[in-house]
Amino acid sequence: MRTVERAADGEGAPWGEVAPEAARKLLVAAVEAFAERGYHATTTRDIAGRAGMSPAALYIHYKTKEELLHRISRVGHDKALEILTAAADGGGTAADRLASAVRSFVRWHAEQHTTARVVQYELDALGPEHRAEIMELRRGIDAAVRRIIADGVRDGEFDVPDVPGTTLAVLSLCVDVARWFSAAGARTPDEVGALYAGLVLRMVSAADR
Amino acid sequence: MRTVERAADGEGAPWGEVAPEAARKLLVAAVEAFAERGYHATTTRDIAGRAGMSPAALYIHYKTKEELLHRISRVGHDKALEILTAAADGGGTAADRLASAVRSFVRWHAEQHTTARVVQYELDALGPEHRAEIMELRRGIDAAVRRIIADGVRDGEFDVPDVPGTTLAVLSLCVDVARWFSAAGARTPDEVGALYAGLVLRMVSAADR
DNA sequence: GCGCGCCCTAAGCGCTTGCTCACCCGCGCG
DNA sequence: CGCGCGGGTGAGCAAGCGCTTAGGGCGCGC
Repeated sequence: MRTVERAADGEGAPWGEVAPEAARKLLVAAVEAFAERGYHATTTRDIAGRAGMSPAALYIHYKTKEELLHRISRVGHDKALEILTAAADGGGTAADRLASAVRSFVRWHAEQHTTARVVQYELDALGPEHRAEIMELRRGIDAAVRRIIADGVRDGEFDVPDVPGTTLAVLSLCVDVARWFSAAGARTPDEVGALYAGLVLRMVSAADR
Repeated sequence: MRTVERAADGEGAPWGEVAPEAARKLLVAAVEAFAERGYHATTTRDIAGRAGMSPAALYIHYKTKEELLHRISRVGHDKALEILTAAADGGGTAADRLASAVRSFVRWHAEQHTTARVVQYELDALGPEHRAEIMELRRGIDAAVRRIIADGVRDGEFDVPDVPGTTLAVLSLCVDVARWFSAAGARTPDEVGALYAGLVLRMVSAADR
């Protein structure tokens, strides 16, 4: 098999299971192009070119350019929701679970920053029904984090006057990693994850730390 | 010292001094259009239409569509830098200055979230020289915040193991407000500013809070 | 060995894009 | 009153866009 798959399906190669090889190559090419130039500045010829195919080949596997974006956005949001619900359902104190959620969520945004950039910043290039479907997933993402924080407040671990607002801030902080992270930068994804987990814990912890 | 004053030229109507009225109307129309649909998805006909003029009128006042974006980005970054250096040079403890910086910076991103959206998320639609000019301003923005945090560490007010990383996180948190803030949402710009100032202080403060 | 279906390509259609150009209107001045 | 000139328009150009269509090669069942 010539498909180099790193680290199972998880964070290394997220498009492992996309069906025919040509369709997968087109998806990967689209992710790169959308992340680099933005959805609207990317042409179908550019995507096909990166995949080593003719422009018409794209339309054998996808109905429109927007369907490509939808596919990327859907897979990315599924993965994000999976990461956060896994952390929310995990064991340990609320602080443990929040730290784990932030650490893995940030790590994903850093490691997969090209994918994440498309997932997080190209939302309103989606058509109305597709966007509505994605927004539903995002509500789930918000709920997972809010649940951890609310648990911590209930148990007296956290001191958070504004739970929805703080949830928003935590997610915003994590998501924005995709905007500034660069693989050539000074920090590894693990380092950013650890740094951010610490910062978030300080944002929510009761005074006796 | 000329502290942040809202009204007049400040946060209400940022394009007050743009020279001929037609040029200003075009700028404002461009800000709205870029913020709503993104730079690449916006047509010159759309901008001109919003300003109530013919497409050709745009080219009397601006050489290209990119020059419009550059103008917007330049004015926005100047304002952001001004807000942060004013807070950094202000009086009081490092905690006072950091809280003031975050509060006014966030308030600007919320109140002017259409402008801020263009300023913060449309950077790489700029041409190379224009982008380089803007990046220089961004280094100044980073330096202003880092200075406050470093001062707080030196004076023992703050406990921050990673000053550059925390600076990045603070700025990232503030900037991302422009992405999610909506005037129709539950919070006013003042409320978000106060919430965020509190969260940031907890991120950096030494344990005895 | 031959027809059939699956991928893929070359060519191109209809439309929109950023931008230009020939012309025109209204106003201050000699 | 005539005249120039800065700010505006309507029409349109060349290029590039998303997407379609007619056809070609190739492997597989029979």
